[in-house]
Amino acid sequence: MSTRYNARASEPKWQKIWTDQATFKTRDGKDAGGKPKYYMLEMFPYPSGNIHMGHVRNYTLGDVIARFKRARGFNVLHPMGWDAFGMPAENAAIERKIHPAKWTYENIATMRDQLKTMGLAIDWSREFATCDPDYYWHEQELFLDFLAKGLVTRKKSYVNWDPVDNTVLANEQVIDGRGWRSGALVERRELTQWFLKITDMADDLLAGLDTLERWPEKVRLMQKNWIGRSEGARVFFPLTGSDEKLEVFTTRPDTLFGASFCAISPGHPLAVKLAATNPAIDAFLKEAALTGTTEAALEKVEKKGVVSGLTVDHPFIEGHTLPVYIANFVLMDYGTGAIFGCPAHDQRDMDFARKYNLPVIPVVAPNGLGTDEQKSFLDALAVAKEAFTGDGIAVNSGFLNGLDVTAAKRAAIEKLESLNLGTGTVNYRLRDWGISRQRYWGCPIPVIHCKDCGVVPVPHADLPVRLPEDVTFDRPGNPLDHHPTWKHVPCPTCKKPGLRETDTFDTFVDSSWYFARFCSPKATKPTDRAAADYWLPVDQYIGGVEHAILHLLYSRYVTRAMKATGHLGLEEPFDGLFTQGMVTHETYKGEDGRWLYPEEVKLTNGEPVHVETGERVTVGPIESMSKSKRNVINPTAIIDQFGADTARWFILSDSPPERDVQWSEAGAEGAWRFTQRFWRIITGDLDELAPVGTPEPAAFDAPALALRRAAHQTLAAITDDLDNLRFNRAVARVYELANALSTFEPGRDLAAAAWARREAVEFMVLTTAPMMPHLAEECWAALGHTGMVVDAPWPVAVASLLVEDTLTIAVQVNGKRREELIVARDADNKTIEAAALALEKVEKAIDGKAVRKVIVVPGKIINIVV
RNA sequence: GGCCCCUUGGCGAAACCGGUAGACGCAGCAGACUUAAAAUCUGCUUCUCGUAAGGGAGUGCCGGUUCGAGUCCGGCAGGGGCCA
Repeated sequence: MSTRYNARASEPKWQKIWTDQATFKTRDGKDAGGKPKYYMLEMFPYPSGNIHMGHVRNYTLGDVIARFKRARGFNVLHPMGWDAFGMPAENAAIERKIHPAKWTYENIATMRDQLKTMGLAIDWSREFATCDPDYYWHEQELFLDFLAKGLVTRKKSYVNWDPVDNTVLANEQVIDGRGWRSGALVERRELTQWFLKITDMADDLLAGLDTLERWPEKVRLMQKNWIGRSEGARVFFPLTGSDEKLEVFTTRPDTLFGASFCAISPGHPLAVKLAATNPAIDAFLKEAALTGTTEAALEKVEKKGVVSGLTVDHPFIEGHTLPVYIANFVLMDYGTGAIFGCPAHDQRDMDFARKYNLPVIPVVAPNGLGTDEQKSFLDALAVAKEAFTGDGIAVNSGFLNGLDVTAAKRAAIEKLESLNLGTGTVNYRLRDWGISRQRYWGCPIPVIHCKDCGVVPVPHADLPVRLPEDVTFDRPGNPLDHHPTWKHVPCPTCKKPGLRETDTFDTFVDSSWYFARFCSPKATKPTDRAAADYWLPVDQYIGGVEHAILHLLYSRYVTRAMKATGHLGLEEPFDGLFTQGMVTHETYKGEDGRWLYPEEVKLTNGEPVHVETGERVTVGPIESMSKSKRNVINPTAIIDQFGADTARWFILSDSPPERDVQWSEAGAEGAWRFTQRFWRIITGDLDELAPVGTPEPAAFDAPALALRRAAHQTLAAITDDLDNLRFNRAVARVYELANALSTFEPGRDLAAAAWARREAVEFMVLTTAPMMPHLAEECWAALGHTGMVVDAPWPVAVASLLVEDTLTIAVQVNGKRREELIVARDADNKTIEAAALALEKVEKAIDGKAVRKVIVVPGKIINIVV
């Protein structure tokens, strides 16, 4: 047997055997032989060009679970695909004159080959890319079904508009108010777009979070905050001297008596109407249009307003009127686009009131203040710059006086409703999901616009609406719109000339149902219900925490929408969710401050220097791998050098998977050394192992029994660790067993030793197989097995070998550990107590004092209190 | 600013229910093997006082609950995340 394990030869060999034998081809439910199903899914990659260490981590974690569950007797679905639409492909088209489809499919081919070198237990026959017409065809079908079911709407909304590139920008493409590509100042522009009415399901999406017990609490909280349910009221302020009313949303109807102004959004219809005749208002609206559309952007901008000239009547105070401002910090699409300002109890309103010299009327006082204290608090607040937003009781508020905030809200709403001037309501921060993108490389929205018939869905028989291939990217805007013929089609209803919708879907639509498509990737409908009902929900989903909100929320929504349209039978797509940490690396800078790649740096006399120039290198902070900081390690190079098993082993070692892991050269070499040590331990003394199939001896001497205990304890621990995704601990257990085998000295009973040794060695191979599958196969074959380890069942630990005959318990005196005591496992408390008190060191620690109390925790500790 | 999370040796970490803090790995040190080196193997490695036996301190800081706190509670500091 060779003393070296040759990963470079072994890994491709086993990968080919797995492929040739279709080892990972998934069986559907009826062919599963009664095995329970397990759907293991990692977030599918964007085909950017090459895999990176984040992919290696993600797919290694998932692969270990897939292989582990397979060995444990589950029928496992573990598929792979590509989130293939999106902007980078169009950028490549613009910059390098390469067609987005060509660029994308070439990248997929490269990355597929790279992933395959990792030895993943994936059923590649289910692979698809979201840019495959067969995939987006079914996405178009889903959309039409959603449309028919009333889940879709078309409405105007504000977008970030780049006036140079003539395109809509996502919020993250706006940097310091400018388009990321053109550098032009971004404008706010109103466009008619398609929306999925996610807000209709806001309450259900919120309630559903409580059922997701196998999701990280953090992610559930983030979604909850994102949905942002708040209870409040709509208040109808009558416009003075008019029949019209200004509708305002507030979460604090209890502070109505403190109102000193109303403010409307620059996009509010009233503001637009006034601008037509008032140049000052018109100018203000134009200025406001230059700021972004996000809440964060609005928060940063200086709060400004302009008087509208209108006033409204206070709903509770007869004859009292409030001025109406147009203010840049009021959002048109949150609530009603109008607020009332209560400066004393809202910081933004306070800032605004101080700027424009508006009254500050305190109407809530903190609880528990005396009369004088309360008066001085209110007097101070009336001239303060800080609003009081805490809990308290209503004052200066007519019929609300004396009520706490909750009761006052209720009373105010009742009164508003009785006056017909308002109503209690629930508001959400969540907005409807705008899915229109003015881009080429996305799924075409399957509708046709007709002058006479309006918006007409493309008939199902005409699907898919394919992207035209002959497009140009030589000018700004949407190539679909520029295409000479594509959009000109007859109206399906009246046959007169119509126009295709040239917008495409947001790529988040593509990734919101791919997990359902994997259940039946070749189906002629979006889903095959039998397959979907069998496989879903995904039992374990793994991906980056950066998708904690949007992707996961959209997927939860689309699953509900697919249920409403009969495509699925469940509401929550992901039963278990795990969010992995990032892969980090040290950063390096040369003397001139430029970033250096790790391979440009070496250590000379313990000092980091540049490999070629010898200049001194500064070691910077450990950060997430990124191209801009050049602290990237190419997985392909690592796999070439050490093999996939080493890369997998390193990525699983040390750091718990939810935490960031630091890639280090020393750590990678350590993992590589262990693969060699593993090989030596397993195959180094093959003639000292009992032959395959040797019956278990009737008895074991002490050394053999100790080895068996170590093996079975390791097995039990690894089983538990993998069940709970504690990969780093599973790795540590393998090391422990390796150490036990290395130091094993047989006793007199050589037959027992040989049998115990084979058992331990086989446990080590079987339990490591999910983590280092190629090495495990090679070892399994070397151990004399004819089948593959991937087909071997997970061994079962023998309960009687998991407990020791004797226990070591700690002896404390006054909570301080003084001595250890070895006792029989079944020793009773009195025996233990007597033995402990007899110990020399214990006697010394007691120092003749009276023993007041003795606490015995069986198997753990005994504490003597004096 | 609000909400949430984290803080353990030189480093990554472990400690599941409150019960012997530091498993396992990295780095380091010593020894064996070797002409030598590499590789490998065997030990040691929280700090501190001590030649040793042995003692003392110790899980960011302050306080509390408890026979007993890394773990629970309150406060503070530092770092991170989400929302603003």
